[in-house]
Amino acid sequence: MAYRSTERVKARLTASRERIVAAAVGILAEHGYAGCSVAAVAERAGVATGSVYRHFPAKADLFAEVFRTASQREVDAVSRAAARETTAAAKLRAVVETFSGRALQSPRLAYALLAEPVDPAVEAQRLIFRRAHATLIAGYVAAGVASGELPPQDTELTSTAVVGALAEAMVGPLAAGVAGPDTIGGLTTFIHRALGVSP
Amino acid sequence: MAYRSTERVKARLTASRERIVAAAVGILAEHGYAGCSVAAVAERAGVATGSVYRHFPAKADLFAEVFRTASQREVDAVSRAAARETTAAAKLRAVVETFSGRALQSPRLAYALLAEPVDPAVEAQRLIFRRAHATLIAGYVAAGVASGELPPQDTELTSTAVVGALAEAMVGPLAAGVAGPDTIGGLTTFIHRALGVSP
DNA sequence: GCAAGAAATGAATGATGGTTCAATTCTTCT
DNA sequence: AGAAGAATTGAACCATCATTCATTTCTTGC
Repeated sequence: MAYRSTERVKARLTASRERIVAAAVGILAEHGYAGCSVAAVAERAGVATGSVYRHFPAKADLFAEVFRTASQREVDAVSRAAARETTAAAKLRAVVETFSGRALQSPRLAYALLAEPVDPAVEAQRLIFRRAHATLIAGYVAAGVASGELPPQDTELTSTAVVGALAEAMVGPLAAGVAGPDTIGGLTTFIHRALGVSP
Repeated sequence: MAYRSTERVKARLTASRERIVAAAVGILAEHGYAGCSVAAVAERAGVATGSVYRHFPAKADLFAEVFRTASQREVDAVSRAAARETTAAAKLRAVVETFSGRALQSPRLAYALLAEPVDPAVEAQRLIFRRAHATLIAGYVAAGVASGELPPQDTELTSTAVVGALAEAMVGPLAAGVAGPDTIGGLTTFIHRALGVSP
C-alpha cells in the first residue's frame, strides 16, 4: 500500500465539510433556501459541485445538517439568555426577547428557518427546530408549575402554542421588514398571560 | 363571423373551470400539495392537461384560487360559529373549537393549508389565509376590549399570535394523526388567558 | 522519483413536471 | 351542409437542478 490518508488530509476534509455547511448557512441567510442550489453552495465554499457529494450523500442530508446547526445556534442563544434568570416569568421574557430580537436581526435566516418552503426532507428538520424550542420552553413552564408560580397545564401543548405564537408574530414583520414599536413587549405580555403568570 | 360563443358554452367553460378547482382541492385534501401535479388535477377534472391553461395562466394562479377557495371555506365556518355567540370569551371558544375541530377532521387539507411546503407564489396565499383568520379574530378581540371584557392590547399582534398558536398546536397532531384527549380544551384556556379573559 | 491509491473536478446525465402548440373536435351562423 | 372560428387535446418541449462518473490532480510511502 502506498497511500493511507493522514491526519493533515483528514483535517482538510473536515475543514472542507465545514466550509460547505457554512457556505450553505450563508446563502440561506442572504438569499433563502431558494438560492441554495448545490452548485451555488459549492461555489461559495470554493469546491466543485461534485465534491459536495463526498461529504453528504444527498442535498437533503446537507441541509438537514445546515438546519440543525443554525437551529441549534438559535436554541442555544435562547437557552443562555433564559439561564440568567430565575423566575419562570423572567425566563419567559428572556425567551421572547431573545427569539424575537435575533429573528429581527437576521430576518432572511429566520424566515428560512421558520417558514420558507423547503423540500419535505428538510421540512422535517424545521419541525425539529420548532420542537427544540418548545421542549426548552416546556422545561421552564414545568418548573414554574412545580414551584406554584404558574397554574397547572399541559406543558407540552402550551409550549408548542407559545412557539407558534412567537413564529407567527415574527413572520409578518420579517416579510414587511419592520416590527411595530412594541411588538416584543406585546408578545411578552401575551405569553405571560397565556401561561398564567400572575400580574 | 360564423361563431360567437354562446351562453351554453360559457356555462360549460365556467363549469369546467370549477371542476378543475374542485379537483385540485380534492387532491390537496387527499394527497397534499405534493400530489397536485397539473396532469393529476386535469385527469381528475376530466380534462386534458393543456386545458388547464385555458383557465389559468400558470399553475401558481390555479393554486392561488384553490387556496383562496379552501381558506375562505374555513374562515367562513369559523366566522359562522363565532357569530352564534355573544361574549368575546364564547366567540373565542367557538373559534378554537371550530378551527381545531375542522383541522382534525380533514388533517391532510389542514396541513396543506397551514404548513406544507408549496411554491413561493402559493405561499403568499397561505399568508393571506392566516391573515384572514387573524383579522376575524382581531374583530372579536377589539369588541371585547371596547366592552371592557378584555384588557387593552394590540389586537393586530395578539390575534396574529393566536393564529400562530392554533396552527402550531395543530401541526403536531395532524402529522401524528391524533390529538391529545383535551387538546382543544387546553388550547381554549391558553387563548382565553393570553387575551385576558377574566377567569 | 514513482507507483498506488485517494480526493477533487465539472461537464454530462437524468428525472421531474410545468408549459406549449400543431392537430383535432366541437359550435355557431348562414 | 359548410365555412369560420373557438375549444380541446396530449404528446413533445424545455428549464431546472440534483446527481453521477470518467478524468485529472494531489498525497503518501518506498
